Amino acid sequence: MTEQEARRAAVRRSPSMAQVAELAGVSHQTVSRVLNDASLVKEETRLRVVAAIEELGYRRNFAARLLATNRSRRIGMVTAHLALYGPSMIALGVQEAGQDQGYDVSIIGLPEFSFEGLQRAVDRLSDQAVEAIVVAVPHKDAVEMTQSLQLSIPVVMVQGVTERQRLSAGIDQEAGAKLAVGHLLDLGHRRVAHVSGPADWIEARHREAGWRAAHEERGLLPGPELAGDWSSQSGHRAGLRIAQDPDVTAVFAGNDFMALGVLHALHAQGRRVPDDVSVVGFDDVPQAEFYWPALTTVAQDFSELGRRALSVALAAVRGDDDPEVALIEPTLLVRGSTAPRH
Amino acid sequence: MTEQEARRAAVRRSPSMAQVAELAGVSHQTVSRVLNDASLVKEETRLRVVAAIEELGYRRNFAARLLATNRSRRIGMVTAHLALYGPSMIALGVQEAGQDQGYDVSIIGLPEFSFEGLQRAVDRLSDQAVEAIVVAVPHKDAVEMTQSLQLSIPVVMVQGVTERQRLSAGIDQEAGAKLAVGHLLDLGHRRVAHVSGPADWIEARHREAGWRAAHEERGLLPGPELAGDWSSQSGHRAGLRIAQDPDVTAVFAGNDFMALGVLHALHAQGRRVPDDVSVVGFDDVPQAEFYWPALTTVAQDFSELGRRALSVALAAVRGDDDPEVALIEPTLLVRGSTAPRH
DNA sequence: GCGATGAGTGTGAACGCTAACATTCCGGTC
DNA sequence: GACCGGAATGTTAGCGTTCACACTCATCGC
Repeated sequence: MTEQEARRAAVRRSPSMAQVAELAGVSHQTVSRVLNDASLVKEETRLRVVAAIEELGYRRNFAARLLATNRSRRIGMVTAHLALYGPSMIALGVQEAGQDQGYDVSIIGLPEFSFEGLQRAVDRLSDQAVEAIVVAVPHKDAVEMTQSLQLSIPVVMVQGVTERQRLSAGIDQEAGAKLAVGHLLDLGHRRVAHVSGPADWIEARHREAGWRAAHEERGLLPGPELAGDWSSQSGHRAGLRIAQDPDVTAVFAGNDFMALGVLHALHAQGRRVPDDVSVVGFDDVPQAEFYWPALTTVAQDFSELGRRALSVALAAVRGDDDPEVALIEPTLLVRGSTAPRH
Repeated sequence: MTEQEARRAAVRRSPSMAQVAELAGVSHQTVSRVLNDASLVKEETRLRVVAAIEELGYRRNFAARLLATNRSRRIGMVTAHLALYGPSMIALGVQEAGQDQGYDVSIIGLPEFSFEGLQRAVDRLSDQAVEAIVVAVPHKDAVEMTQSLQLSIPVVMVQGVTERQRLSAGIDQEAGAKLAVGHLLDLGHRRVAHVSGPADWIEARHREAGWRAAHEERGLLPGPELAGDWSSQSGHRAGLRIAQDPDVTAVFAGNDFMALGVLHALHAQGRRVPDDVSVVGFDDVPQAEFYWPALTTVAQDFSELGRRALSVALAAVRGDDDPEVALIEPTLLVRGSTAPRH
C-alpha cells in the first residue's frame, strides 16, 4: 500500500478520474473527454469508460473542476424576508429555473436590510465563485447599494423595478395598483384609503404611486393614507382607524396580509364588507380566496418572476449583451370583498 | 508578460495566496498560516501579511481549499413544499444557524416528493461536498428512503419524528394535537371533527393520532374525519360538509390554512363561529390571529426547529457520537374561534 | 512510396490551496 | 565554540480536474 493509498483510505475520498482511467485502460484525459464532449472519443472506448465510471460509482469532483475552470455553474441569490409570500415564491422560482438549466442556486437570506449585511452576503457568494447574483431585496436603497459594490459578475435586480436598469426583472407594481384602485373607483367609490407598506420598500412606493395615479386620472383626490408594514397587525391598526371614518367606503391595502387585518378590524367594529366598505388587497396569496369575504386582489406571478430573473442572469453570464429587462404584468381578481358604493 | 500572467488577465482570476506572499515578502505557507492559525507566526510578519491581503483585496479560494482539505464547511438541506409556512420557516432557521456557525447551507427544494427526486437532490448535494444533510421532507416514506441511500455523511431528519431515529429534530405533533383537541373537549364538546392533512405526510398522521388519543383518554369517540391536503381549498370543502351536520360543534383542522377554509365555509352556510361551531387550527401562521374570528391554534417554533436540526447535524460532523434527538414542545394559543359548547 | 491530414489518444503543466517535512535562526548550555 | 532545541519560516508534493499541446496511426492524394 503506497502512502497515497493509505491516505485515500483514511479520508475516504471518492474515486478519481485517474482510477476510472486505469480501470478502463485509458488516460485520465480520455475520461475527461467522455464526460465533457463525447464526440471526440471513439464509441468503443467511450463505452469502456462509461462502464468503468459505473462500476466505481465515480462522480466528478466539483472542487477540482472549479479550480481548473473557474466556472462554478452556480448562481447566487440574495433575498430578504423569506417569511413573506412574495420573496419566498421568487426564491423558489429562481431555484427551479436554475435546476432546469443545470445551475445550482445558493440563497442567502438577509435577516434585516443593511449595507453591511448585503456586502457580507455578496462576499459569501463570491467566495463560492457564483457566476452571477440575483438580488431580490426590495429596499429602496438596494439598487444603488448593490451597484456601489462594483462586482465583476452580472447582477440582476428583482422587484421594485420601473426605472430601467441594465439587468432586471420585475412586476409592474404601479400598473397593478392602478388596476385595483381603478376597480374601486369604477364601482363608484370617490375616495379610496390606502394602507401602505413600509416606506423604504420600493414595492410599497410603486403601489402607492399607482393608487395616487388612479385617482388623478379621474380627477379625484386620493383618500387617507395609513402607514403599515406588510403585517396583518399593522393592517388591523389601520382598519380600526378606517372604521371610525364613515366617509371611507373603500380601502386599497398594500398586500393581502394587511387587507386581512383591515377586514378583521372592520368586522370587529361592526362595519360590513363589502356593503359598507370595499377592500382590495395585493399579491393573491393562496388563502386570499378564503378570507371573509373572499378578497379581491391583484395577482402576481412571483415564481415566473424568479424564472425570468434567472434567465436574465444566465443570458448575462453567457455574454448576450442585450441589457435585458423582464417586466411582468399583474392581473386583477375580483372577489367578494368589493361592491358598488351605495 | 509570461504565459501565466496572460492567462490570469484573460480570465480575471482574483489574487492568489502566492501574490499576497510575494507582496508581503514571505512564503505562501506563511500566508496560509496567518489565515488559519495565526498563533504560529510572529506578530510583525502577521501584520505585514494582513496588510498585503488588505491591499490586494485577497479572498481565499474556496475550490482550492476544498480540493486540498476535502472539507467544505457546507451543509446540504433537502426540503419540499417551500411554499408552505412550516417548511420555509424551517429552512430559514437552518440557514441562519448555519451562518452563525460559519457554515453555508445549500437548499434544494423538491417540486414533488419521489424517490428519484430525493436521490437527485442528495446527489447534487454530494457533488457539492456537503458535510452533512438535513432532510426536511415530511413524507411518510422519507425516512426509510433516505436511509436506503446509504450515505457516508450524517443525515438529520426533520419533522414528523417520534420513533427515535439516530439523528433527528422534530416537533411533538401528537402532543400539540392533544392540546388542541383536549381544549375543545374541556369546553364541553363531545365530538370533535378532524380535517386531516394528506395521508402520506408524517405530520398529518401524528396530528390525527393526537386527535384520536385525546378522545380516547376521555372515553369519547372521535368525531367525523375529513380528508384535506393542507390547502384552504380542501378546508373549505370539508367545512361545507361539516356545516351540514348539526351534531358537529367543534373542528380540529390539521393546519391553519385549512382552518381558514373551514371558517369561510361555515360563514357562508350561516353557521356562527364560535357560537355554533368552535374551530382550532395548527401552526400559528402570523395571520391566524386576524382570521375571523381570531383562530385558536397550536404554535410551533419552526425556526428553532431549523436551528436545532443544524446543531444536531454539526455535532454529528464533529463526531460527537451521542445520537442526538431534539424534540420541541408546541403550545396552545386560545383565541376567539373556540367557546364552550352551549 | 512519401508527406499531408485528421481522428483518436496521451502527456505534462497549471489551478490555489494545505499537509508534511525541511530548514534557518537564535539564545542557552556544557 | 560546538551543540542543542524550539520558534519561525520555507520547500515540496499532493488534491482532481481541464487545457494546450504532442503523439500515433490509418487514410488519402499525388
